[in-house]
Amino acid sequence: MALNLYQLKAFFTVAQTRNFTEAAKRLYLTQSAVSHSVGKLEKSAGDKLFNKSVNGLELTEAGKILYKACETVFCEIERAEEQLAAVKNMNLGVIRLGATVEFGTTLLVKYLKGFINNNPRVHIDFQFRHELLKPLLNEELDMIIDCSEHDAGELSKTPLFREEYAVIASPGFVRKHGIRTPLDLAGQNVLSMDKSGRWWGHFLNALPEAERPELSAVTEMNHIRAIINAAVEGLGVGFVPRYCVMKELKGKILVEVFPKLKLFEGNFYIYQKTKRAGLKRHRSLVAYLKNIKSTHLERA
Amino acid sequence: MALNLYQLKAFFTVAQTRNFTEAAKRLYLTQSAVSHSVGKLEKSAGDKLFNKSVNGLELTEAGKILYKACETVFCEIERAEEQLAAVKNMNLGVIRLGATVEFGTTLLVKYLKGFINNNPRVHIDFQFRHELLKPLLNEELDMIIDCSEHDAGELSKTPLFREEYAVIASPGFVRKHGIRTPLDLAGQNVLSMDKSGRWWGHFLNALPEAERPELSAVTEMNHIRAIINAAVEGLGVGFVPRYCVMKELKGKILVEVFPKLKLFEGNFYIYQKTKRAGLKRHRSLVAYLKNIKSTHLERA
DNA sequence: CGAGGAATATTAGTATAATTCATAATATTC
DNA sequence: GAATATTATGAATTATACTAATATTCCTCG
Repeated sequence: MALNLYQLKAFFTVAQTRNFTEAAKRLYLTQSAVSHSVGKLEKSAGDKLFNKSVNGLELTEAGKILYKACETVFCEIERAEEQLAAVKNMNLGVIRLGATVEFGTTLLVKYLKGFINNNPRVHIDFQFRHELLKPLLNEELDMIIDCSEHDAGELSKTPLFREEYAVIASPGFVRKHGIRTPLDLAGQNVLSMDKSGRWWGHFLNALPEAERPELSAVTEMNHIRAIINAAVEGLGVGFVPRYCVMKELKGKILVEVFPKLKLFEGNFYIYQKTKRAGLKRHRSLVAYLKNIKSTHLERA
Repeated sequence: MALNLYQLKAFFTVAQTRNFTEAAKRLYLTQSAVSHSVGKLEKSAGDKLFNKSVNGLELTEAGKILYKACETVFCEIERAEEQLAAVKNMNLGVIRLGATVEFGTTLLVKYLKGFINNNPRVHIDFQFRHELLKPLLNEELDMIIDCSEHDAGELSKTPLFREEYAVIASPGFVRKHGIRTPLDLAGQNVLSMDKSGRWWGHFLNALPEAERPELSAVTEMNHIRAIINAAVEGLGVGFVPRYCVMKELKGKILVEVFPKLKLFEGNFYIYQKTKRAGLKRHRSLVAYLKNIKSTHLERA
């Protein structure tokens, strides 16, 4: 039989991308080369590896067996390369790190400065997107920081910190409308990511029933930055992750309307493919991120 | 960097054999090809992989890293091949089974008949030698059955059964010399693998001090079969593993001199490299052998 | 010390297999 | 059903793995 590594690599990439052309791009090869390689692999495996269905390529039974083998084989090779690099004081490789847009562009970049300075031989590439799970499973990303819950089968899940929300407005807005208690929000203009009420629902649920205001004037904005800037302009009251407005709160162009109210929501997690979580560079980045949690964020 | 499977295979085989020429033979290549491959691998790893010392080749630090990677990589590939073969109802591969000469040539072959008949798609090759550990670590053998204790670091060790010994002689010899108790052996001709007394020591130690005979006439024979045949010929009393003489005892050409004496010695174990113990064919053979233990041997 | 032997390295040529280019076949979309 | 995107195929090219012959190194032993 004698499986061949080039062919396995081509197959593995196709399996991840579900697309020969895309796989060829990732491998810096032509589509033809990838097709040939997979074809040869199928011949030596003695079985088709892909079925073409309406929703693209699917792995056959034999394909699934090979896919699993590829996962460990290529991960093991990468691990060896990393260790060799360590012995030779060379670059330890790349971590392609994904995060949500707001968190990534504001906090993450800032807090990772320390890691980047202390680990010059680990290179980090960033991808800030909303869809993070798929590229992680694709191995288009190595690690993602996400506040959604993903079912962790082949994924390793490391809790980072709880996401804290805050009700914010400009100081002028609060003064002008005399907002002191949640009930004072009734009738006030409220900035929300949705019209359905789900966005502010988390806030309302944190209150005893008697203190829940009737939110009647809702302005929809589909971007958190927009809500923050609108609040700064005194256009209304916003409900946003606290970390997004740290700077505005410090600069006093925004105030926390109910500073005593603790509004926690879902956790932030680090997700990685379990196999790849063993890489040294991955482990050290995770350790660093977990440390951040206690030193910086909870204090903030 | 981009490690290459052909090169890794060559390197791995050299590391196992500690010999380029021998590795080339195993791979059905020329020594030149192996040297080229290792050379290229060293170039792409950026480091020497072997040091030449007085006692042959030794792995460098980088070499050790790669060796470990190779162990998992090639085992994983073999595992995939086995699973693919299973899907396609093809041959599941080979188990190169090692065992001690006496045990292998007599009992093992006989008891494995059932496995071989029931598993026609698993091919077993046999190697009956005295030195078993080294070829196992070499991966010249996949599995060995041995009654020595080996330190099980990277080895998986499965206890099989206890080795029982017996004092045997021809019926005529026992009658002629009137041997009833161990003390009656004093002065009788005793057949032994050694002259030093270690061989019969196990027997003597099983007796209370007062009943230990003085063995004065020792005939040395360096082969168990020889001892057995000599005993059959009435040349003396032998001390041999019980399984070796089952047939002779049944055919009454030999008798157990002290049938009530239970003479146990070391255990028989199955040893495998831990990683390779995961292969399906290995697991099923081990399961079969363990079953043999309870059904056949303990009854015997 | 130096010849003989055993093991590994090197060089150059050949054979093999991987990749591309061009294009055909196939499936998808509107 | 034409237009588009995707995969498969065949021939030519390129890269590289392999061999044969030979050089080098290292060890052994008279």
